[in-house]
Amino acid sequence: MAALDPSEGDRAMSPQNAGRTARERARAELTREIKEEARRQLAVVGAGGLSLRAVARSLGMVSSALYRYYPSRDDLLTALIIDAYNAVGDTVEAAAASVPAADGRARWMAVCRAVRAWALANPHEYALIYGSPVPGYRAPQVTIAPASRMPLAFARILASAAPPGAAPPGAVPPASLAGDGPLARQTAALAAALAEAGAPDVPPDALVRAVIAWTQLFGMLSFELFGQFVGSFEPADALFEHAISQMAAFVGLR
Amino acid sequence: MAALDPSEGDRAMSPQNAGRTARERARAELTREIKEEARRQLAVVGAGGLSLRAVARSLGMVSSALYRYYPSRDDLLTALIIDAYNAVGDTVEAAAASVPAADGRARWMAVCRAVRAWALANPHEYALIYGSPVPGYRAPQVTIAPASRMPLAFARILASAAPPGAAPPGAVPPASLAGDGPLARQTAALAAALAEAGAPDVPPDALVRAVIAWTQLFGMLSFELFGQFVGSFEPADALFEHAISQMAAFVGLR
DNA sequence: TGTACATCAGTGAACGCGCGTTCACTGATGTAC
DNA sequence: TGTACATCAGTGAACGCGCGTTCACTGATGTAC
Repeated sequence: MAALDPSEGDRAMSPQNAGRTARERARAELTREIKEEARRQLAVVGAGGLSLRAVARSLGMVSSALYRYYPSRDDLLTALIIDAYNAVGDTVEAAAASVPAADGRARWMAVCRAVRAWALANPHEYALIYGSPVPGYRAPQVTIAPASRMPLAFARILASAAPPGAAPPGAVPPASLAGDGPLARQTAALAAALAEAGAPDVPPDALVRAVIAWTQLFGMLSFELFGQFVGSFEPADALFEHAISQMAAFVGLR
Repeated sequence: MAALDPSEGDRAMSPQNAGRTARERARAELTREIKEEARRQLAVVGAGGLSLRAVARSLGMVSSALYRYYPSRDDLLTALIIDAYNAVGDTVEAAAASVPAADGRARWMAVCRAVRAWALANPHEYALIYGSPVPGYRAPQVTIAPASRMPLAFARILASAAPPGAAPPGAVPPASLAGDGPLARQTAALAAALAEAGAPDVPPDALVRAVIAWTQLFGMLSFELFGQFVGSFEPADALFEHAISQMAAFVGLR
């Protein structure tokens, strides 16, 4: 065991792997394995049906042993939710990074495709975070930060590509964005929050259009995943490509 | 009891109420009451947690008695799903009828607002039909017809208001709709199905735009209801009004 | 109109199952001297 | 390096609960003569 090798003694503070006792290693590994098994079960029974006993059974443990790793069923669920948000966040950030920042339209399309690919590959994790809430479960504060990674990435695309102030063709004069109406105030607050989180400035009109396009994307994904397209736009590949292209134009990305 | 009144004997064939025995009346009433109690519980425990025993308990019956009315839990769930789809259908059709057919834009806005009002008033029924599928439950064929009432109503608005062939301003040339690509074929099939269901002709470009707007609407509603807007666009009234107005323009309704 | 029989609603007990969580315990791993 | 003690992972039994569904039954309602 590496931890018993004296030559590694000076890495004792490394959080990665070295310098940890066998116990610590085993604990980290099992914590991960429990979560993975729970994720596997999620795909079969859904979030509401996730059972600690079933997870323990699959791992060859006794159910009470899980309480050494997660204090309750809801905490395990929270861990899964955080992981799912982070998986979307990773996906979206990687997709954005794979396309030059200047080509906003291509970036938008790449990110949309990446989200869809992830959702199709992980439908139950998608449902866990974007579907109906799990009854009786209240998402704790810790889920907020991972949840905001994806919208933040969308905002960054917009900010680095949309020419500030350029109204897209055919824009309805955003009367509801003028003055200090509720939408104008909410949008300003959101823009400020985004700026604080590291995204550059986005004009309010573009921001609201992005939110609309963003909800369109997820509405379309939910319809595809939850079966509202059966018998019409299934498979939805062609509709999806068309829609994200149209929405890119709607947002003002060219 | 009216059924025992000989003066009503000639209404014996009326399916409404007269001429039915006390047994038949009681059965119809209880069938409805069970469904209503189940709907009430849905709002507390969600679809996955709906329990026949709990419903029976609330009605002061023994759980086995419910099997005289619904052969299984899933059949009760199916009844709730059909009711929910019909409630949306009623809502949408009534909203559409309340605005002159010629004013397509106003009709569109009225229908969107009506759907939102229904969803906010009945969040768990919304989740039941547009949220994540209930694990282990497979929706039977009978749900298809009620489910299609709402999209059909949207199509009718479009057909009776969109000037055929008029491309909305700022339209991206629908290259993916040309020829016989997958999207063109799916759209043509959908248009044919709509025509058969009674909706007049809609040009393919407008139809696809309507589908995009339609998914936007439901994406926005799901985000609002399932909590993705907390801390930004909540309350979502202003965003909603703005979005459906923008989408009306996107679809080509003026 | 009155009686005999058939239908059906609702009961209560039971089957067999699963769940989350607690708790006293054992044995292995880690730490301090 | 070796020993004594502390920490911690995992066990197995238990508590108290809930679930869907079946089944033989009783008593009320409906129907045919």
